[in-house]
Amino acid sequence: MKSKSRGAEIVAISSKLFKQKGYTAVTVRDIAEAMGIKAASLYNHISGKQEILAETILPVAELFYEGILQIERSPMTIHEKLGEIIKQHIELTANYYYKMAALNNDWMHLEGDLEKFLCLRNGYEEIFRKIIRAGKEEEILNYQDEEVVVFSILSTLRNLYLWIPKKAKLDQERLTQNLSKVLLDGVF
Amino acid sequence: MKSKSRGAEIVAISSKLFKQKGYTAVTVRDIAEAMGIKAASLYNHISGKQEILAETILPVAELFYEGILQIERSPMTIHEKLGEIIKQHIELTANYYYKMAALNNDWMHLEGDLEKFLCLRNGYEEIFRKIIRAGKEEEILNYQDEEVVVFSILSTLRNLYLWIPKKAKLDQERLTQNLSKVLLDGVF
DNA sequence: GTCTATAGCCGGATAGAC
DNA sequence: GTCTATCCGGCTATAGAC
Repeated sequence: MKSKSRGAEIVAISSKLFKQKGYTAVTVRDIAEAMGIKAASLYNHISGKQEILAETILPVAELFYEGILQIERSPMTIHEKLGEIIKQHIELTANYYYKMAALNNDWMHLEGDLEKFLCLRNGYEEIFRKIIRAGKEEEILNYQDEEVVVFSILSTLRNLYLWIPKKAKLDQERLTQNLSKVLLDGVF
Repeated sequence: MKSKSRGAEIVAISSKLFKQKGYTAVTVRDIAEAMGIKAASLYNHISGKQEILAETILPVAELFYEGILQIERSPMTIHEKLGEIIKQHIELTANYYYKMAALNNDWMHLEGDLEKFLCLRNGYEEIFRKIIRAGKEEEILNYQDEEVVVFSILSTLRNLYLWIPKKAKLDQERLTQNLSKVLLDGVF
């Protein structure tokens, strides 16, 4: 990636296309057309299609990991930590809306950086699971099966990108409150 | 699709590959190799790659739709209906594990049958939403925002395919109970 | 920095022998 | 029903002019 701003523009436009069709189905010609230039011209700014994918996914994956690391290390209660995790998902999804699709669906097409991505993703899950487990040990959370809880909360949070744009009117703070209530307290 | 059983075998093997890499990244040569034959030989059984995708997705989408239709029309309570919906998701996901990936991630690559799929999917969501709404009107369910509830439960159920195989030991009945409790009653 | 032209490869699909 | 051989178009990426 030679120029910073031009590269970011390519990544931004590409991520929109990735969200619609997935990485493999998007061609460099599609990307070039959306930029208003020819495909060959893209190669003045990027080394190849792979680089676009890595630049789409990895920076956001790092933000998620660093965020949950800070939450884990903070002196918050379990309840507050879970609220902050939900809030972080909503904020990052709102800020990196298109990129979240590639992060969820196209990470397996990473070539050089696949291992790095998996470390970030697995690390995130480990920390989340640790917090859920601590909640049960401290008798703050009440559940039968740890996996079911981890899976159901993470599924919802990871799929926010499919749905957040429709809720633009509901502001982030209220969404955080409502989603926390539903995920943690249930509906009955 | 000429022969029934041979076609089903192609669809079964293809759906495994679709789960790993997505429809677009899987080539007909990949499918043929997994079948132990050459790519050209596939065309004695299928009309093209598109047909495999449609046969992977549509029959399962129809089962989901017909299932929720029956649940809606039955004389069950809201609580029982929601339990049955969760149970149906677990059962169909266990039975059509690989196909669920394409149903979730590759439906946008359907060509001739895209409209039909969208009808089934939207119809499913409408019925689910109707049940959630009825629960609030009858003062059985308690929530602030209908969209948040619909989204969070469906996100979890639609992502079961990412996770059910790991839980093979936990039998379906216990999983249904645990997941119902977490999704509907919460963890606090 | 963008273009035209094109290399080189791989994709889906077909023809026709066996 | 499977094979070999092949078509043809689209793909990523490069070369070199402007």
